[in-house]
Amino acid sequence: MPELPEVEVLKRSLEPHLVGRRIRSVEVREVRLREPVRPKLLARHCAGRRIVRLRRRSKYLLADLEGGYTLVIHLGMSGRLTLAEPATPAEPPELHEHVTFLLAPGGASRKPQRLRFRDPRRFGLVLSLKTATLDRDRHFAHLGVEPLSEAFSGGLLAHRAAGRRAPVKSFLMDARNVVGVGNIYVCEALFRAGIHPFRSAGRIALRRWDTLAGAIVEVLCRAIEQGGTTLNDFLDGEGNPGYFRTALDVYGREGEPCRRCRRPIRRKVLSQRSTFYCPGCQH
DNA sequence: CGTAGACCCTGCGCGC
DNA sequence: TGCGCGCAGGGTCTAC
Repeated sequence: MPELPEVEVLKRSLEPHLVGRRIRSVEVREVRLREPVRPKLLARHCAGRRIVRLRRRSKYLLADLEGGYTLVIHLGMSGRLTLAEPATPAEPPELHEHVTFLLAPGGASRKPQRLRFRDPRRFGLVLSLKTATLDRDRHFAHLGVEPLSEAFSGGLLAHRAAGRRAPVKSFLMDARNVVGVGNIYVCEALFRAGIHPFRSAGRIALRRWDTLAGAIVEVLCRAIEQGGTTLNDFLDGEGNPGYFRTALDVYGREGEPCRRCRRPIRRKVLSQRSTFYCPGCQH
């Protein structure tokens, strides 16, 4: 479900509600996520602690807590993190609501609330780590550059891609090279840059890397402005969908005419992922 | 080291 | 209506 724009939108939507607010307790009713949830550890790090700030790294949402710990949440493919009004005692949790954070009154709300983590496919992740050493943790240590940071550039990508024979699409989706770019936005950025997704990463000229880096930044920023892309079930923390779907040029448009040249958009499978592109505009 | 492929899991929409 | 199939925005692990 979520790529960088969706996680960024989620973060911004939750910020006014969560920053400064205290977590009362944590309920875990399913530990079998991408990695086993550790309920006792999570409770020890979270319970009674205030959320100091929210951050995003790659597709991870981070909540720094008092006491030097950071709550780490990844939505995988089907995860959703939403605020809910106080639960009445009789109200059951949602189906697949694996973790619930009970929040004390505060932030934008005078009432206690629940922050609900729901994830049918269980590819997501909920854990807590020491804030000071987060970057050295195995989840983060290998991660590449943030595409919306100053450090990101075509030159950086070109340097890393030198000599690589893998398709440029695979190269861009490898988080060791650049983070946050998933299957939707990689297709969109490659279309905007006029680059064929199957072209070897090592066989792209520097000028085209500059164009591509610009296209990545552009498409991510536009998507954030539109609240992300809702295909089936993406919602932000307040339950709002995103509206970037109508702006997609190639993703999910197999057989439909290219907006630029009118030739039908093609779909091919690359490492088990659908890859959409225009055979006329991308080379 | 880089690369290709299998795998993890549930739900949905489609054609029959 | 029911069933089987392919598909889905994530990441990790293995074999070569």
